[in-house]
Amino acid sequence: MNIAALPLDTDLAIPSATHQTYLAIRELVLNGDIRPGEKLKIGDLKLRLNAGASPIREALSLLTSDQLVERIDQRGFRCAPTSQKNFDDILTLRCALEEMALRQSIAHASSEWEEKLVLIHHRLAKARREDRQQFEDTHKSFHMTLLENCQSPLLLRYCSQLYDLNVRYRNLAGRSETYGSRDVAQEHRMIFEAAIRLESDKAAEHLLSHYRQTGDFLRADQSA
Amino acid sequence: MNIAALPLDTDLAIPSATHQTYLAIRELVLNGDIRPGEKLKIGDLKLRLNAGASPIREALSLLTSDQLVERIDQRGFRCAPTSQKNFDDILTLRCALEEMALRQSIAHASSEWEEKLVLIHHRLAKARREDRQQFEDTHKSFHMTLLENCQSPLLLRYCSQLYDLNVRYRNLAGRSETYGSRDVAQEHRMIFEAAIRLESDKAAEHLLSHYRQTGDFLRADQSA
DNA sequence: TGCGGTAAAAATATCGATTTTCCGGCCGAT
DNA sequence: ATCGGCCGGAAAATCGATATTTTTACCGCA
Repeated sequence: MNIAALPLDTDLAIPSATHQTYLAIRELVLNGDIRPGEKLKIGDLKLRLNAGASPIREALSLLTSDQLVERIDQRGFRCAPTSQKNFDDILTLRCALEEMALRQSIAHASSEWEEKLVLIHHRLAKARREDRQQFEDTHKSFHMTLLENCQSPLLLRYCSQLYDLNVRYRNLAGRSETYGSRDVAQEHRMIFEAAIRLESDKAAEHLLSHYRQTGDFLRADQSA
Repeated sequence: MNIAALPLDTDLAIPSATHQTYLAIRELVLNGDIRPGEKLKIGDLKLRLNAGASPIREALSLLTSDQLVERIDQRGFRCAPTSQKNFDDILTLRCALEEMALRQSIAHASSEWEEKLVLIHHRLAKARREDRQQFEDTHKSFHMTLLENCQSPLLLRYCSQLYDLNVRYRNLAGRSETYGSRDVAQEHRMIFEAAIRLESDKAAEHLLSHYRQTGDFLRADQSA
């Protein structure tokens, strides 16, 4: 029925309605288009995303894994609330886990990993901030690649989760371009170069400082 | 319709079908009644748990959060597979996170926490191994209480998840009672006492040794 | 003998309708 | 005025049926 869903010639299979819905809602939450704590009414979402109730319900259940949505038995779903405490919790744990992952990643360094890192860093350096989604994807990709070699899928998964949780806060804070006053690209380069040189301590130091600075910005912004 | 679902006089609200199903399947997976990698057919589960398809589907989606079930778009769900690597991953990360949590917990010690700990440890010491479910619950409760005071909900959640993942491996390994040859109660007491005395280093040491020993047992058992 | 293709069967994904539960407002009694 | 109990409408949960997709089993042909 749905013409747009026809296979066409791409080898990418048509994603299920559930999956599409999952991505759509996820995006809404991460971008802050759905506010923290907001109730997520199935009926509303049905209209908004014009999808059936079942896929939505399932997508929301899935989003629960990511801690982006909360499920309250018998009374639906709501967007995960935010708080200073929660933000600090995310930041702290993130620093701890990413440091761990980064060190392991470096410890297991291989030339494939290094090359991948070079590539991604290049893309990041080149990426224009204008294209939001594009930039965000590359940025996450860079950070995850740094950790990717840690040999622990579980740790990686947690890091990825925390990354996303953090991104939401970043997006919720006004798109304040005080952020721009920092030389973020430079920060990335420092991390990158230390990692390539396999200097764990340096790399970890730069990485954490990168996160903490971002943290400070958000905190400042939030009170505004 | 369903007589069994009537409120009765308990103040515990009747849980939704989804929630019941969630708990039921979770139990099946944790106990190893559903084997790792096994396909989870909605139709089968419908009969087995006599529930509708929707609750089951949703329960499975929820179980995905716990990493006990995997969802493959367009071709249903399957029980999360197991492997030596995965087991090691769980154990290692668990040690790291729990140590972190335990230290923080102790650092924030309060008399309420200490009292709660005393209580739970008493229950654990007294718990008979015969009553499986009862013992397991108390055991988890003890371990989580140790960490509970760490002031980081996220960290706590991850620890809880890893605990469960580990329990599955424990249950999958034959209910080998070589396990009994260890004085587990003694191990618990060591951890407990160090924690109460706020000796982080000692407590952490005992905790990790407790886990690692369990790990060794499982590894040994697994090859059998 | 094995291979590619295909039709039937099985299972998943999704929709639409129904049932249940929750929530807010209203009313009368203390 | 405040508390509890009782509607009525809204929303969530669930069921049953249908549409889609994946698997399986089979067949004829090189």
